[in-house]
Amino acid sequence: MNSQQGVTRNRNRTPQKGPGRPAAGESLTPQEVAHAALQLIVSEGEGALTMRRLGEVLSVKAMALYNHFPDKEAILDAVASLALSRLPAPPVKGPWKSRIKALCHGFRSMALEHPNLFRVAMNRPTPPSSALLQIEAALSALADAGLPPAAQAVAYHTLRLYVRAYCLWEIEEASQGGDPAELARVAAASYPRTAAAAHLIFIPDRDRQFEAGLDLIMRGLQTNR
Amino acid sequence: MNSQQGVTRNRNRTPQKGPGRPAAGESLTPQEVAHAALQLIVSEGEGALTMRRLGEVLSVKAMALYNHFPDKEAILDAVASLALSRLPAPPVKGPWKSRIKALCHGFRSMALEHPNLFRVAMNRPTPPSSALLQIEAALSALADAGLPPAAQAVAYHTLRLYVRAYCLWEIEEASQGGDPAELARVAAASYPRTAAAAHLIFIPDRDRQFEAGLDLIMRGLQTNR
DNA sequence: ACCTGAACACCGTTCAAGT
DNA sequence: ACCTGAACACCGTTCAAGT
Repeated sequence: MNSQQGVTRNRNRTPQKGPGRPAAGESLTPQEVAHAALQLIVSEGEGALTMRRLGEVLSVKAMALYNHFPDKEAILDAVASLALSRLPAPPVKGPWKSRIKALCHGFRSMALEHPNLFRVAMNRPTPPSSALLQIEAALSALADAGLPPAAQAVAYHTLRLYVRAYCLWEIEEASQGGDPAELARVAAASYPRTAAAAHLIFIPDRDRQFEAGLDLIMRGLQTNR
Repeated sequence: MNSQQGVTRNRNRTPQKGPGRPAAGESLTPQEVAHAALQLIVSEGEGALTMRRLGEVLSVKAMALYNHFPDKEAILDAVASLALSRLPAPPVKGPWKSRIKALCHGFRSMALEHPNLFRVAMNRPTPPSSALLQIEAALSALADAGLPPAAQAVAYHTLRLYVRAYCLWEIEEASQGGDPAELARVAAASYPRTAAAAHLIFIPDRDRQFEAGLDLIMRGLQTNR
């Protein structure tokens, strides 16, 4: 219903002719398409990204999009790449531990700020080259930790999987609504044998939960010989 | 095209009248619907699970399914619950470390055996009660490790996220095809600064990769005080 | 080169109608 | 109580046609 306004992107400087209407001789670019798709996902979620709807936002019919991308999948790839390029620049100074933590927190910030976008970006199969800076930074921090190459690889992979999975879980949990403390009560009731621990599975403080998992993994790194 | 055969489930013992045709007085049950949906997902993936297609498999029109489930989402919930109830029984004897490992390997076995089903089961928001046995077993093993309740909760959550994320990653990687060693070569070329480690991110031996991440996390557990 | 209209082969779901 | 036919409001994508 409220499809048109708010997300419409004026892609040239022609004054009027209706909102977001293209000028006579101007034509769409892939960048504009990707950006509009990103905006749509950010504000309304992946479900709202429809070829027809995206065309509408760009004041164009859906079929025009196929002049710039082979299919919808390619648009999603472009969005994911754009999203990852928005991650904060990786730190280059400081002790390796704090650099690793900064990288992880960068991911989580994005997840919390734009959950819909994060979901899309993380569900792409392989990380695009826009994540290269982060990967390099993580590996060099792990090298500075004194880990041999094989251990660097294991640590990188484990941390990456944890951060991604944690953030996706946190997003999901948050979007379902419901008070975390209330969920904890209900859950604890179903785990008779170890009720005390079960109660804490649903820790209300997400920040501390994230941090604790990170610390657990990094503790394993230090005792590595 | 080859939709009908192979997945068709005869839900009663009437001899003929076409393959899988229901008898006169017999009617569908939710269990039959869930089971047929599971079969369809196992053999052809979530994309093949369509109300029309599922009806076809059960020799019924798509709309009949709404007599047994409110919507498609509910069918997927039932499938996920069924899937998790197929996990191997959690071990009750032995040192806590081997019990934790057995639980994790149980998940991975299912992932490798039925990747399509695993994907569906893991993408459901909250674990159904059919996972209760596994959760209890994990918590009690962590208790036996001497962890205080708060640390049990953190460890459980971290291990769970790791196992899930690793298996989903492995499945995805495998379904994309391509030789892991070849992927490693290509990847290494894009990571100039830490080429040695980067080469190892794409470890060809998935078993060892999984194990190494698990060991890393469990190492963190032991140094916990 | 880029955009459009119309169409194709699908979806999940609703609803009145049958038995 | 359970199943069906027809329809609704959508999808992604193809293709011939316009400029």
